[in-house]
Amino acid sequence: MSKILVVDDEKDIVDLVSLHLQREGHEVVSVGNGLAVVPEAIRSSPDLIVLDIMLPGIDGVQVHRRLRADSRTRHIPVIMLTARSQTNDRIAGLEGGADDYLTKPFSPRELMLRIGAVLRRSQKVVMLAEQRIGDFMLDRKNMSLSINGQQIDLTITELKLITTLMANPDVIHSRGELLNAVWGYADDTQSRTLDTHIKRLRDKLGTYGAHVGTLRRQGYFFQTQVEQKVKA
Amino acid sequence: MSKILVVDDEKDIVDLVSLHLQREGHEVVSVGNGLAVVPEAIRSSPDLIVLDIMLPGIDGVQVHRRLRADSRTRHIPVIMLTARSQTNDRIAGLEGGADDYLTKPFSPRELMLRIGAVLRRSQKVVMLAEQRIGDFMLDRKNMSLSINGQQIDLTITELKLITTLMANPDVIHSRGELLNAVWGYADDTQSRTLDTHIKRLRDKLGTYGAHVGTLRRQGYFFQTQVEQKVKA
DNA sequence: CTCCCATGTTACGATCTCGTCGCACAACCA
DNA sequence: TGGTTGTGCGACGAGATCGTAACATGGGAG
Repeated sequence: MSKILVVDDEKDIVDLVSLHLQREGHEVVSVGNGLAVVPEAIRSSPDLIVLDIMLPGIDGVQVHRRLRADSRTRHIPVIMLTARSQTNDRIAGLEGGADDYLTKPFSPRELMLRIGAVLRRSQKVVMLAEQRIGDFMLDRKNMSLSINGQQIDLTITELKLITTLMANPDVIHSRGELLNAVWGYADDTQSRTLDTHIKRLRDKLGTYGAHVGTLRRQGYFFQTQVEQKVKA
Repeated sequence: MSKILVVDDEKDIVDLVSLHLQREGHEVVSVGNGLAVVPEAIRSSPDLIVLDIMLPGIDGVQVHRRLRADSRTRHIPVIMLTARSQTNDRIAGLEGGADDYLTKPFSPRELMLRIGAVLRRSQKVVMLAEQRIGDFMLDRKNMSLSINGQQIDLTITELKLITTLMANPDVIHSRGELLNAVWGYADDTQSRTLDTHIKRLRDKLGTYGAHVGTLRRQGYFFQTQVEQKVKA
């Protein structure tokens, strides 16, 4: 199922762990040298690294630091294997960086459970390829918005904006949230750019019965069916 | 799992169907009046409608027609419940519009199976929100490509192109496939537009070690780590 | 070796895009 | 009611974008 890199200089441990992992359908790559971990992690891009803290040459904490320093390995979760004899503060230090740790000696079953937990935690986020909101359909694969099968011609900025608004229909999205989602910054309270793009969206979508509403000092919201306000 | 709207004026049938559906983890909404179906479908936007053909006031065929007439309900699959006594031509007429139908009396188990089949057919397509290919990460939520956490400034056309290429790394994508994926048409063999955009991609991505390869008369392909060719 | 054709590359300009400005307008407060 | 503040809206222009044309290059067939 997943690809796992096992790092330990004791061949017995590598074999034991590999055996159990392979039984659960995982692909295993192993390395016995601390210095080889980062290059191997870059090469094989595993989903998880099981890292012994006791390694010849460079210890596991150093390896972990290097893994976190390289952008190509930074995202890979790490489970560290520590010795019971080591001081608690070292373990505490590990907790900050590693995703989990296990003290030797450990039962293979426990390691498997922890590996399963970490893999589940780092499970890839999936999203709907096509998202329907009222009459509209957002096609994230083609990066387009269509209504009744007909594509609406939007620029990339407009698309990002309406996507953010459509992510939660009928809820208020503050200016800051929208600025951040579309432009990547949050503190631009005096610019009129957002207003202008809202206007452009309204012009393009208004034809189709969609509505971008305003809540003064609160933000904007998207709704497909305009609620009629009853006037006395 | 799914939200299902059950329409029948006989409370016994509604209860029976609801019970079975809830046992399978579905959320059930029910309506006993034909005229209330379309508004309720708009309000609750179910994944499927189970619609009895015998209803007081307005019959199921009319309701079905109205569901198909409104763009907000047009996409919702419908399973119709018909009476065995009804003529075959009516059933034939249903087949054109409804996604499935079942003649009364029916076994709950058969209805469940058909519901399962229809739901499976209309199952939503999911995709990875973030897709990692080598050093690159395609963020479909933000519609951006980044390497080492740093966004690469791509235009929407370039983004669509590289997205298509990255969907299957190392495999050849023909010109026609790319033209169709990015521009929406397939027969433009003499235009140099694609070449130019490939060039622009290469210029922007080449800095980061990615490579868009050419296979003469075959197409283009994306690879993250350039294979070194050995020269004599 | 030579020619042909698919692709690479550059340059160009029409068009699009988008942030800003300035003013209009509307909501809210006193 | 009048003032203040936040938003709507049209216009503008610098820069981005993208398709096309024209020429360069290079692989492969004969």
